[in-house]
Amino acid sequence: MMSSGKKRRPADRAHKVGQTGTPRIKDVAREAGVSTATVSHVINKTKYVTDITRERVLNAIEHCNYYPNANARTLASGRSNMIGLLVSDISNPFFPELVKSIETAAFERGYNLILLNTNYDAKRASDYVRRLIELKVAGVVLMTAELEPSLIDELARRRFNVVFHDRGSAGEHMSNIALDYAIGIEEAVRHLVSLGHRRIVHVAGAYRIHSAILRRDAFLASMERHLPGVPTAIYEGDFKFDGGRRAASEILAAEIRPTAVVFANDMMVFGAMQEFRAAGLSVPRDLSIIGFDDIAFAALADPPLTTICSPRPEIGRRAVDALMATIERPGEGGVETLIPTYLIVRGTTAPPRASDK
Amino acid sequence: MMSSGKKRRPADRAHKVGQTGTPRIKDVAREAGVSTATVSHVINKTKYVTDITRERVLNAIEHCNYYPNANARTLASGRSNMIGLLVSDISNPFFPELVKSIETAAFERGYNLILLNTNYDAKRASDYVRRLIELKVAGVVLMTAELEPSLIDELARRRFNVVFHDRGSAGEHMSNIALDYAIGIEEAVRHLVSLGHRRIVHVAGAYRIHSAILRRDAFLASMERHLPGVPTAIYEGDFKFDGGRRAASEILAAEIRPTAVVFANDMMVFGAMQEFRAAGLSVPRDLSIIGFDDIAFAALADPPLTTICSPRPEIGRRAVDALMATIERPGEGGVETLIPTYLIVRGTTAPPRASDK
DNA sequence: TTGTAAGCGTTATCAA
DNA sequence: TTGATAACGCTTACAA
Repeated sequence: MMSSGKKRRPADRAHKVGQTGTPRIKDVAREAGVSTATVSHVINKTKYVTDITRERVLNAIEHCNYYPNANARTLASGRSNMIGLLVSDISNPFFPELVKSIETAAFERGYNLILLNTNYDAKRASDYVRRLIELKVAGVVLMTAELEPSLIDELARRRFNVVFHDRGSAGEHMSNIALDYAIGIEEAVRHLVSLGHRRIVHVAGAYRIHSAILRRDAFLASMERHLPGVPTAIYEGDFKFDGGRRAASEILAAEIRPTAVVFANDMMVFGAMQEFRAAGLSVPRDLSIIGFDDIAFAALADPPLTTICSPRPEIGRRAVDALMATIERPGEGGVETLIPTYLIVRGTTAPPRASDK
Repeated sequence: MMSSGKKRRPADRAHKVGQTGTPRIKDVAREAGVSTATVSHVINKTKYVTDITRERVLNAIEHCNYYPNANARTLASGRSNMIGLLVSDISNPFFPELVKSIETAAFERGYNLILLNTNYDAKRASDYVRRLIELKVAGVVLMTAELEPSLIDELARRRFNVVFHDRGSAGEHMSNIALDYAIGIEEAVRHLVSLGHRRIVHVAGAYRIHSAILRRDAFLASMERHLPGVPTAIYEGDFKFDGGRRAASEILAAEIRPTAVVFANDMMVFGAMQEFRAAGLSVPRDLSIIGFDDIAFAALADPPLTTICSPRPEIGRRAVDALMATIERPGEGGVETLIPTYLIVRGTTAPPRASDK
């Protein structure tokens, strides 16, 4: 696949293609009757070359079927075109669309994506950071929570460009893409209140995830704004299907049942729906439900889920934008981006039953 | 982030760390009082080194905070530890778990994964193949259909190790991981027949995808085996949600309604369910349904979906195994792997209603 | 406008 | 058992 790295006498390679049959820039240069410098310059458009020689070089490249060696290029130039993307779990439905948009943005800018799935394992995450450093990647996108501060320090010390999601703030080479949870949650509460709901509760995510707390606090703030003094309740969930089920059964067992529930993510809604349905409740007739994230299945559920959208395509695009900014203009510092969330009204919200008002 | 590649006089670098502060093997060697060769050998365990010097080297590495440069290593050794993974659409629910298992298997073997999402675009796919060649990756996993034969030829000519999914057969550096669709489909038909069904139909996938045809033919063969002479029907779908809806409405409009439907994938089942439910049918009371793939939401649906599992964790593991085989033992030829599918009985199958028998 | 050659940070051959 | 050094394939400063 690659040349073997074994030592050969100069004579061996002077006038023929490498032993694996893979042509090098030297072969192209000879074929075109120019120097390797000129070939490099036409490939990289890094210096003016006359049309006639450029043409000759291009033909030689074509003729030799020459593909430049990216490793040699990175080594010599000090520029890499690889971006590392750390995620906790690609099979968590939040991630595929995010990964997709990051990959697309990277592709468009000529960068390749290294996907690193930590599987929520801090040790694995630290292993990955080491590999990224060794690879001298152009930038790192961190979409995971289980990264020790010391690793981030290591990246910072080596001046890697990094972009976080919902964590810390921008720094020298560090950018941050934050979601404005409050906007979407405010819309959700307003929507429910305008439908006539007053007994509204929240099922939160796992509190060790920072955004679970942001969402909960935003919910509480909106409730206080729209229904000051009206009691509410917070159920602690875990962002998972089963956590949704558990929260649902707690809600069903409560002395005073709510008429509407705002969940911290969609996955918990799917779990809760099974429980509610099993208890004979019909959504949205007996209970209004709002999810969070707008994962792909939210629109496909039956009824389709009213939910607050975390716009993953935009998160991905902005993350790559931020990386490019620090890569192309080092010294200007990182970027701080706030992306709004917004409510998507579908089929799981309706006015409360008259008897429930 | 990396050294700049600018030229410096030897004196500049003779006795200090590179200008970016990133230590090189030379710095470690000096610190340990040995040659770079020795440092390399202790890092790679490629030659015996006395315990005492190894200790010294290890300490120096620690002290310098030295991370080897992977690009230089790949260039010099001719060995890469990158694997390219081409998929059509990471947001298609079939893929995340597959990508996850491939990434995990690659990680365990010390390889990194480059994720390339073609988005069903042949031009983008060819661009990606070029990049993989330039990167001199150790291997390529092709989980996409839109790759022109000429690109595969290019990979073959350059002796890249490649593994396909459900396509072609093994060759010199080419392996193939195939799914045995017939097994699972046979189980499915047998299951339905044993429940008492006789009017069983199939909703196929898009025929341009090879596996759609394999699934359909396997269905037909099983029907002939279990219910010889009994009429059946094939509806052409597209593997997508909306295709499932369309097929469902065709089924509802048929003169003779089936009592059971075997779908070519789960996604179409979700579309069809909405249609069936809207028509007042209850699954599985009025109609039994079997899906295919066992995507994550199949188990979470209500009722949970009886489906035929395409074991993605195993596909991924075997794909990486195959790649490792051709990487580590070139000349032995590629691997041909056949992975069985199997039925998972959950909540969407039941005996037909008495009036339907 | 083009060419020469040093240098990128490793690995691996060969000699000591 | 260790060291000196060519080679990996490219970029780029500098000379021509």
